[in-house]
Amino acid sequence: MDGDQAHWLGENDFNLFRSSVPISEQEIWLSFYQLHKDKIQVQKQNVAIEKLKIIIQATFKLSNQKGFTLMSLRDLSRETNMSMGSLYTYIGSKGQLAEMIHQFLPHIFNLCIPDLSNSIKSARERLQRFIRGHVFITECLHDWFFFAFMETKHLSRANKKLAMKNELNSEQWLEKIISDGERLNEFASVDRFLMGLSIKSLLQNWYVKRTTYRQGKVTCEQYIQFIEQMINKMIEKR
Amino acid sequence: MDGDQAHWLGENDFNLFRSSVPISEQEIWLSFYQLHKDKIQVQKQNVAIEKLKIIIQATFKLSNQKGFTLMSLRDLSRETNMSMGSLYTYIGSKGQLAEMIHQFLPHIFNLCIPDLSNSIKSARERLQRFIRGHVFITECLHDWFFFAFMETKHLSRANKKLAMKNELNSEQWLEKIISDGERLNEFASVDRFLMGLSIKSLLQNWYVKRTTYRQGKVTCEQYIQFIEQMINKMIEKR
DNA sequence: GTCAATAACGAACGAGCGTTCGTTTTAATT
DNA sequence: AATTAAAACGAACGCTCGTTCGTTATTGAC
Repeated sequence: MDGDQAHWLGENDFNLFRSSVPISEQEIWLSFYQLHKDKIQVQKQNVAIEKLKIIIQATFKLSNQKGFTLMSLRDLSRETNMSMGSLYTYIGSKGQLAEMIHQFLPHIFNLCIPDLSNSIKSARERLQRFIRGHVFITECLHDWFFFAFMETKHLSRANKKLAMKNELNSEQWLEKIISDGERLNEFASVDRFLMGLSIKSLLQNWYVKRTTYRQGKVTCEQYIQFIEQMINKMIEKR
Repeated sequence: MDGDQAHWLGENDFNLFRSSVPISEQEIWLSFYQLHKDKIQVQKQNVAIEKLKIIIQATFKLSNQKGFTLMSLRDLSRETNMSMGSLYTYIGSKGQLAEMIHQFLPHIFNLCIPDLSNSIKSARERLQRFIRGHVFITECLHDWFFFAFMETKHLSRANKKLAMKNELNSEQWLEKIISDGERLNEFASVDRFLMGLSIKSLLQNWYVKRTTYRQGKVTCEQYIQFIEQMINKMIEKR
């Protein structure tokens, strides 16, 4: 039942995770292009993907420096070596640029961490998969998640609601796993709400404070091991 | 040795903390005024404090809605019922407004959680004081800390460095307490670096996700109890 | 009631923003 | 080599921004 998919649950298996999931460089930009195909005026796929990559990466770079709002499209034009007019055939508008990035995340997230509640009965394993999947994905797509975390303010009302819903979703997912574990007698009794939010916080911290962890030479496997230890001590039965 | 100051280390003592520390409404605005006295053109203290309060609170409100960068001074003028010219006699410039708020935080923080490493020997107690002090202060000054967390991007290079240094300071402080506890044989052996950052993450989560905790009807005492339990399970000797 | 000193005012300015669109360059097809 | 469609270009437009400053209103001491 948990054959191939479960490989990356072993120790030290970030690379196994990567190869079991469609998030190579190529696949990411292809997915991104396909998701937004209809909004992009440029028609040749190869050209579009290549330029989109340049634009988005420049957006990440400039947003890191001064924030998305303070990044002007003239900055972006300079950084990408594209004219203003050319930019607009790819991004539609500045606002849409931000929204395209935001919308990509739940898309890729669901692709890599599918709902496991039917196929996998053990709550402990579902929790483990969620935690490791989360850290691994945010490790692969750090720039994307960091951008989304920092620049929530600039979304349209509709997309802001969507972002909040996704956020809420993953919190409720965690709560569900915890209460299942408790019901199945796998976990000790804890406050589901606080436990879920705390796990979420620790998971987010991995990409929000990435520079700090890099400086301390912490790998994502080490981080997973540490927070799993912390979480297990809370939920393990004595 | 730990007479009066230690009162708020008991259970359910948020109010005791508040009364043991100079952060009543009045005291906050007075401190803020005094810290920035030299930059404010208006000379009468009463007038200045009253107006500053209006300006800063409006800044918090508007920044929450659209972010500091997207908040124009015309928005601020409308919200405060003050003219553009009048605003400028208080804030100097839009950038300085942000910096005044940022600079206030380490000021008030050090006032409320002094360095306890000399007077208090027990690492466990120092850790407890730090955690509870942190949650209590960020509970009292939520708008300030939330603003500072969200709007780091708009600081001058000098003040950005300062903010990072303060951040780093509190992380190193935690690391120090943890390694002291280990050395004094109070704590079990854990990864200081990861433990410090994790605690920091949980502490920040209290004010970053405040709305969520409010909705879940979690009080700050309950939050403290929960994360202390989580932390203790990691550091307690078996 | 007078008169300085202080505070508030708001129109005006120049800079820079996001966006548009008529034109030019490039690439592919015949 | 000619034709045509696609893509890139960048000057120009209208607008809003942060900021200034000459003027008006308010205050409080005498």
